[in-house]
Amino acid sequence: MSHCHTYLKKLRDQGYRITPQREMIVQIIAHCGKHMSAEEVMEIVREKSSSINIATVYRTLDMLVENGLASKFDLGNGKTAYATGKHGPHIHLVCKHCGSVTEVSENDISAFLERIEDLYDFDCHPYHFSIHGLCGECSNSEIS
Amino acid sequence: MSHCHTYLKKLRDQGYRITPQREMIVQIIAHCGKHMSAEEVMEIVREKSSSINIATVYRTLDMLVENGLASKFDLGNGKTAYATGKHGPHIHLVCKHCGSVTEVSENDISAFLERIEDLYDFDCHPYHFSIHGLCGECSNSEIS
DNA sequence: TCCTTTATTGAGAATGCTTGCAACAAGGAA
DNA sequence: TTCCTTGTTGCAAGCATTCTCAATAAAGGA
Ligand SMILES: [Mn+2]
Ligand SMILES: [Mn+2]
Ligand SMILES: [Zn+2]
Ligand SMILES: [Zn+2]
Repeated sequence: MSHCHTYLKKLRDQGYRITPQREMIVQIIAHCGKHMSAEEVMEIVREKSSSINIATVYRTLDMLVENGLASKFDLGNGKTAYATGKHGPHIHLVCKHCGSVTEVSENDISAFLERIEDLYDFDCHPYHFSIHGLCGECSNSEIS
Repeated sequence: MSHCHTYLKKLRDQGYRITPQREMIVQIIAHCGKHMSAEEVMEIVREKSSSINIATVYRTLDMLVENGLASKFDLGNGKTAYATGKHGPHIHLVCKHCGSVTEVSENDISAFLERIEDLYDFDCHPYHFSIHGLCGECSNSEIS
């Protein structure tokens, strides 16, 4: 069963209509622990021998984000990734040289975000964003 | 005069060729204190009665970013903005409801970034990134 | 000054994502 | 169960950005 039902119920309660397309997309990203691009969602849909238009995938994923059921973020590789709340709030450190992605845990950012919220009266919502820079390895090799 | 010369010299020293297109683009974003999109740079070029291909504008701006002479960031409105170093390192708080952009100053983030660099051995390069959320006003009006 | 090397450009195709709109169908009322 | 309202979908066009590749032109050497 998992949380799919909870997700769908929450949407229905918000007044959204539950279509087969939405059910399928919610099921896919709720069961997948990692990040997914819209295109990856599409591929899994195709494997299930049905088909959904890519625009619908984007619309559904963005709707989940707007309702706090998923987060959306840019991995710096030209593609946008989505993940359910299960994935947890954190920062991605994206190396602009080798493309590696390191995840910063919630603990390491919560104090900072609280400070921002206080100082700027801003509700940092999906705590899922990217900082671009150089990873340790690339940083060293660049000196040579 | 301004820092255009410094910028161009730095590029030449790196082995880049100085073309009229690059000179013009560097001059434009070096003199403009605020963020600019590639399209905005293009418009100014056109006003000067010359013409540069849009791909060249993107390539040049990205080259400046790679060499630390400019920073690049997503304002959450579907367009990417660029700015010279003069604009200074900071965070953008982008309200996903009204689209407002609040700037967080360097002071408020430096301690946090240092902590990240230590813990994760990651060189946070252009300290120019965005956090999406809700601004104070939109946060309040959403309760009703 | 002219030549050679090779980085850079412009043009256009391609990619990732969004939008407008007419056809369609979920969900509630009768 | 049938009908209506209106949210949702698919499709195609549009937009921002990137990529490929042949033609061009900086920069340095002769
Ligand atoms: Mn992540
Ligand atoms: Mn800024
Ligand atoms: Zn790296
Ligand atoms: Zn707002």
